[in-house]
Amino acid sequence: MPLRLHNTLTRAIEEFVPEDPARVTFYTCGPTVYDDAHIGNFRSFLAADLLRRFIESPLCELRDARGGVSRGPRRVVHVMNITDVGHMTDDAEGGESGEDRMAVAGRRLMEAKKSGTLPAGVTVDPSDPYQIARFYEGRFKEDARRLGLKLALESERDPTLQPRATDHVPGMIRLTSRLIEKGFAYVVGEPGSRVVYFRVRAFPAYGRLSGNTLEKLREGEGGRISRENQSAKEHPADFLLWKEDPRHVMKWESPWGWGYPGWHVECSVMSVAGLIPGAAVGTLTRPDGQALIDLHSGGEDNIFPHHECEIAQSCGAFNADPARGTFARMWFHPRFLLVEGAKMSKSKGNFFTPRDLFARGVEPAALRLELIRTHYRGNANFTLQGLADSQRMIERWRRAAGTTPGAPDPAGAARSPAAAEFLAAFASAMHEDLNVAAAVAAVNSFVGRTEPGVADAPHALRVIDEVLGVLSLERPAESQTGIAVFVGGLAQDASVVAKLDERAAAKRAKDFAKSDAIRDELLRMGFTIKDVAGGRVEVSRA
RNA sequence: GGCCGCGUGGCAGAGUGGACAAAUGCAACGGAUUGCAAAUCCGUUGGGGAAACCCUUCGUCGGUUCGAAUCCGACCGCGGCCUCCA
Repeated sequence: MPLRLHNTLTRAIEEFVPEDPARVTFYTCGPTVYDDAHIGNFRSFLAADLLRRFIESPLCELRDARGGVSRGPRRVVHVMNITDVGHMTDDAEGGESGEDRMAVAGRRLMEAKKSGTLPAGVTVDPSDPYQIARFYEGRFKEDARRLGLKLALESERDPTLQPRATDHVPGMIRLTSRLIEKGFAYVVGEPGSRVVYFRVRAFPAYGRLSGNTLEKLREGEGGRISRENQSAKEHPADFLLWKEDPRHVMKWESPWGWGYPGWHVECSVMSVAGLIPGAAVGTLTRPDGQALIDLHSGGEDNIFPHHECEIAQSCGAFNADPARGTFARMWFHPRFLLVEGAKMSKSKGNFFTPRDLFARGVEPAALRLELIRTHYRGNANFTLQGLADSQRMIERWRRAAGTTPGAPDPAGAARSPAAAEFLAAFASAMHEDLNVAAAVAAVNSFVGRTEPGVADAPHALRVIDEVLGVLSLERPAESQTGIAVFVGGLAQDASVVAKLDERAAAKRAKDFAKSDAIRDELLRMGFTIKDVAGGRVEVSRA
């Protein structure tokens, strides 16, 4: 049963057939870095991470191009860009309303600096967009590592896996030149205000991914098309590749003057640069009909226009089949995350970032499980109750897994019939369009009927955790005094310890009224306590 | 207005023609344990019946079928996109 996935391009669940099953190429549209990524962003990134981990797992079978089936483990080269150029004008260009996001970020940082809420040791000049971008990029990578995004862990050794748009501008210029040479793009305007547009009518498959057609796009019901910009274009759907604009904060020299690249160009360049060894953007050519990469993912909001435009650029420049509009063999788009049943927004007070939650004592493992355990192709509903459910599941899994999981040993993975059955159920669920909920159910059933620490349960759990990636994550430090064990990252508190000593004395004297009163008092102070082995007391947030 | 995804029990969320009153987890209830809690473990959890069994349920209303949560149509609701740097 080879892996099947929903392909946005065909709107069908189909077998995933990479060019080379031993080296699968995967590109994910990464974050913009003018603010901290929120849990909705991370849901999408974690869905990609889960897919990548499953493909790498010994449990995963893939159909190969000759019709056979190959079994893992295998290597996935996963690249995710950092968009540090896209939203950095110093004014509202094109008649758009609102304020530039990098300016907002700068002001926010300025205020944090003044009020002293910026973390210690951070030096960032809020007037420098590059420094702002680096600041948020660092925070993104930190969050990503804590959540077990494998790519973020790897990119510490190999930074090319997380390329920055600003480092690839020369490639974008070469790609734009190629598109002009091949008739897929044109320049309008006079020196000083030149603009390069992609010519959508030259690319018949434009609209294939999103289900749009050029006719419908012409109607432009979104209401965000600037009339001024439209007049210069051959077709309303033509999109920007380069804009000459000396006022732009971040700008580069190009054959079309000092300016900045279009938003979509970066991904066409960085996907090829990161995934096709030795390929040069200026010379790469693929025969008709051959896709460039195996997998491409991004949030559902990327389907149009971003990925539609990427397809047009990449196929146009590199000569992949323009009639079919391939570029990637499989398009993977996780849906949005709702919070407590509603769209997440700062004004509703239901807006969360991983670091907010970590600061409140949430374990990275619980957040990761909560964000991955629902099917990627439906809207997931994030709730604090769900987060608590995930936490409890993980604790049960940990008991069954024994102590700290080490490296898996796939060869000996299924010694007992129960473990073999469990691994098969897990794999079977994951092969069918990544049915994580069913896979998690298999884990729970297995854990439920397995004695803790017995047989090869720890072993089997290690194998599946290479995919789910929760048990191996860091846990909040415990901090112990003689009597108290502070968990969930809670700092030691002398007044709590004093109360606990008092309570222990009351209990020894069988004065239970007093010991219960102390427990209630601690609860009012915001602490839940629980008697554990050795006469100690575990203290957590209420 | 157009294109796309989704709508399941108190909650989250599987299930896409029969083995379904519907996986799994949580919550709730009963029991073991505990000085009492918490945690853990066992059991129950749509309604009726001791039971074979019967009745009502998978957004709503219709339809196809021997048979529908699952297929078709309409409607309602939720979510995303409809572009040029938001």
